[in-house]
Amino acid sequence: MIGVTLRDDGGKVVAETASRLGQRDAARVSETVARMMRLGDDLAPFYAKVAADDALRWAAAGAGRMLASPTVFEDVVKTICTTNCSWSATTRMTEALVALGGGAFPEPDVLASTPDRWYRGVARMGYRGPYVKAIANDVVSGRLDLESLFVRDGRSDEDVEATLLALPGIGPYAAAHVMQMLGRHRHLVLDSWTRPKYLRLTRKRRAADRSIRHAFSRYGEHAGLAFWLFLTRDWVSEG
DNA sequence: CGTCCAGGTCTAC
DNA sequence: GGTAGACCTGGACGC
Repeated sequence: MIGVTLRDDGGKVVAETASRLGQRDAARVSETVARMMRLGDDLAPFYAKVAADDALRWAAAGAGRMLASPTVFEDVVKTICTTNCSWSATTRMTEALVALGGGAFPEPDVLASTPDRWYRGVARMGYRGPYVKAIANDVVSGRLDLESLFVRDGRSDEDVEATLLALPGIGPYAAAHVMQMLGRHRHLVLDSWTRPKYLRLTRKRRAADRSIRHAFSRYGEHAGLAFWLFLTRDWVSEG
């Protein structure tokens, strides 16, 4: 495990470590940081789309690079830990996982060999424990290659979505969420946080998922990103 | 104390 | 294809 500190240097991301790294480790660190900050995504087409958009023009200043985990596996597991529970429960489960990993998120082989009683008794993950362990097992055995989902090798959104939906504990919400982390922004993340927030911002009394999707359909492959930025504009001071 | 629900999903109709 | 119930957990709330 390598401790890395990130800082902003006039618009550039600088990753620093306590001691000098070899070429191999240095390459791994920059590769990981690039994935976490989605530096490989070209958002210019999205920015061009919102240029004439009163609600989202602000985003063209450089918004929309949502922080991802170092691995797809980590994003999948963390996302399962957001389902059907409070945010405090999500952070508690995630903290337990990181403690298990000795300060870093545990590798699949660690999660695969961790006894069920740890999931239940220590992490308090409830029914999610078996889901996570099953996914870890499939990754370790090679039946499942989650990291390949990060590579934009011409694989369609539908294909990636189907792979994610096939995982235990991953439904429509979780698949859309992980896909955002993969730079696939077509699907809207619809859940018990985004739905009410949308109603509040639009001053609507109610809105079916179908009509929310329709409201953002004009953003095409960026509909999910547009939805998310619409909802989180108030997170950015210079809105 | 019981009930409800939180950044849902699964199974069985 | 759509819907009803069950599901770990724990915090909020009413009684």
